[in-house]
Amino acid sequence: MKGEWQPGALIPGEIDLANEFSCARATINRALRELSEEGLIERKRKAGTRVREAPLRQARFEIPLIRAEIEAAGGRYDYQLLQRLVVKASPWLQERFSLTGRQRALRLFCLHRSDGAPYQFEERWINLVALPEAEAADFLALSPNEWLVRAVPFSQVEISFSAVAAGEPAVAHLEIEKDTPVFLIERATWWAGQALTYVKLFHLPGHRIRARY
Amino acid sequence: MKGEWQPGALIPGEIDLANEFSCARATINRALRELSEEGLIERKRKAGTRVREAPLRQARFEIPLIRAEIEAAGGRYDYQLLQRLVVKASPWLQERFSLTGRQRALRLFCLHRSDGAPYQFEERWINLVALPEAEAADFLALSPNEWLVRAVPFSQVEISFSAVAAGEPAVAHLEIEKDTPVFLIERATWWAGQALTYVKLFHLPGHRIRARY
DNA sequence: AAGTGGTCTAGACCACCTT
DNA sequence: AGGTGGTCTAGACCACTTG
Repeated sequence: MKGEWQPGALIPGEIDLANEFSCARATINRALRELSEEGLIERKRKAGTRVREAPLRQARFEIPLIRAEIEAAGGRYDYQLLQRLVVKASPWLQERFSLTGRQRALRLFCLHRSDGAPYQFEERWINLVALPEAEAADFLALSPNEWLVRAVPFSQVEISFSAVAAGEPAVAHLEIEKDTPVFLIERATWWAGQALTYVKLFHLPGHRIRARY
Repeated sequence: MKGEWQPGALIPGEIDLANEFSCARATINRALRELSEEGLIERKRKAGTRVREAPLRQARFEIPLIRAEIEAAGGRYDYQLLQRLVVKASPWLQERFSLTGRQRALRLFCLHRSDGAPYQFEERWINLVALPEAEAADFLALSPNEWLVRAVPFSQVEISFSAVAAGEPAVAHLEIEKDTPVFLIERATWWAGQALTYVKLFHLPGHRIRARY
């Protein structure tokens, strides 16, 4: 941090540092491992430890449950199921969920409100081949997200952020005009190699996602 | 992962696990510490280790230099300085940079291209009180971002993502229509408690930021 | 071939927090 | 008050990678 070692410079080995600071090598190792995870240094066996040329910048975003997000901001959370359909997999969904045209998926439209005002519009597909028990859930009181967290607590997730022009049916439920820029979060969830769910979360204009690093 | 312990369940202590797996307590400790950093378990002295009720979901996004981002996608990177102004701090900038109305900032407009096509429009302010050496830089060949990484390799960063309607001057340089939804990254950088720079990065419609967790 | 980091062991002391 | 995780030590072996 002081700039004592230039970017790219080789810093002393673990044994040297342990002597310098009069501590065990394991202690130095842990410190350097943590700096390496933060992206400040680069370590290679035999080659030694170097200050990164361009510090590897990485930001951690917390992905809260929508309920927690609204309540943390001091709002009263309110969930409403708008529509619930069992559909045959359309071509793009067949590809995404690895299904055939005869297999089925659950399609859900939901609205999340903060203090009664629309906050997030959700359009979700659930793979009924991978999660047949979803067909028995009515999603009236429990939102799909909260249901899924209970049903499949650990899963692989791919998330993406983008900006899109609001279209039907999001405009109607978010009470905004057509083609307003909305912040879109897409999330695909997997478990044991099977696609479980895919969701589009539309946020009101002005919504931000923040992080520090 | 197997669901052997329910969310919220207390798992065995470090000594018990060390016996169960015939290894040292330090080894168990490291494994549990890593699971805790991943957000899967929660640890408290005396209280023990529990499976998290709702797994703390956090995504790590890499924040590459724009040059690296374009080149990684196979594009030819091209940078152009559009405008460079020394300005007196406007009220909102005074607040952001902790300046008085007499103090100055550098205002820069830049365009980043991939294979000759506009990719990102950049509007940046640099605090000339905190970084007086920036006044001598011309930013013709070296982009402000790359200059700053060299000048201040380690700094605190606050980043935010949102969706906005494209306005002047971004529309002209990105060659898009007014009010097109654009993906906006805002980044504020600090060092030793001083605000160094604030930048707005406008991306073309369709731009996505992805992460897995 | 040799030096570096990666990992593990066995033991120890301590701070914190719950009971 | 006591049990838990947090951290450190000293020593050891090994895998990787580069000179």
